[in-house]
Amino acid sequence: MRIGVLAKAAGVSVPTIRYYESIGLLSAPARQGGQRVYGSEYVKALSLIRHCRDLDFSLDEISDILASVQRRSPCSDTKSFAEQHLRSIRRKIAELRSLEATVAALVSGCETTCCGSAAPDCVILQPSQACCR
Amino acid sequence: MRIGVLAKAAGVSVPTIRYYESIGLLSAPARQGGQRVYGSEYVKALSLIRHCRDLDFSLDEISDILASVQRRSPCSDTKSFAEQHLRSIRRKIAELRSLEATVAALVSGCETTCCGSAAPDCVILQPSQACCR
DNA sequence: CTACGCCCTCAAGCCACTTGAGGTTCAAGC
DNA sequence: GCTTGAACCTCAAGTGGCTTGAGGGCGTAG
Repeated sequence: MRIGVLAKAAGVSVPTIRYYESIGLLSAPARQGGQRVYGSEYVKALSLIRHCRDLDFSLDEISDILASVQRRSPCSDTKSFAEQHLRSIRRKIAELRSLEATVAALVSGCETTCCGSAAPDCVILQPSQACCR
Repeated sequence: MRIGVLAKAAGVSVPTIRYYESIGLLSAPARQGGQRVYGSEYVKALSLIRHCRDLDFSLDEISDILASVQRRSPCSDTKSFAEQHLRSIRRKIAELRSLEATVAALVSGCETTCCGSAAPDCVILQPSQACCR
């Protein structure tokens, strides 16, 4: 099949497939008249990549996952990739929740104390608040 | 003051200051012998930028915020920037929470059904699950 | 006058693509 | 056989918010 057909079958864009090939994530297929021709195994491989991207794994992580799939590593390896990923998702959620609390506090601080002052004096923009990255 | 002093005073790196100048976020200061010389007003401006970055505003948003500060717009404008930002933070949290639930479900699915099979057959990697961006 | 620290510019790298320019191949219809 | 149009090709640049590095200039203290 040609690249456009593969793209639809796996649910990714054509340039993305070429990009994955260029970085070595997807192997280079055969060519006919300069055009890429894919076998059905590519649908599987690319669908797996897309599935992992849907789960927000990075391409580096996906590269490791693909290697473990090809090695037919035990499933526990896959699980540990997922667990590590889950921890990083939870870390991000915690960071965002803390940010949410900070911003929400500033907004309500503005409502109660600013009383329509000018922007330069708004409590939201005062750097004195404790916010360290 | 020179760029290194400003950087310490405002808590940002020297290249970051030059970067902000290059994209027009910070105005170009006077020069002496080719070197940038800053007045104390730059500490204020840069600290404000840093404060907004700490709150995870984008540089585009910060540019709008700085404009409203210079215009001495009413504080309600600032608040509406913050509220919009808060909504986008909450949207991201919701996305991450849904992702967290998906990945957590896959991990426990693996624990209960995979029983140590090989990676290609692990439930975590099966694209059949409903996961659409 | 030398050594050192700070400053300068410009370019490239990060991530995961997308977009665009400019050209080639393929399949269908006449 | 010829034309048209879609799909394909490569290569380069853009996105965001910086960081890192190369290769050099300036200022001052000893």
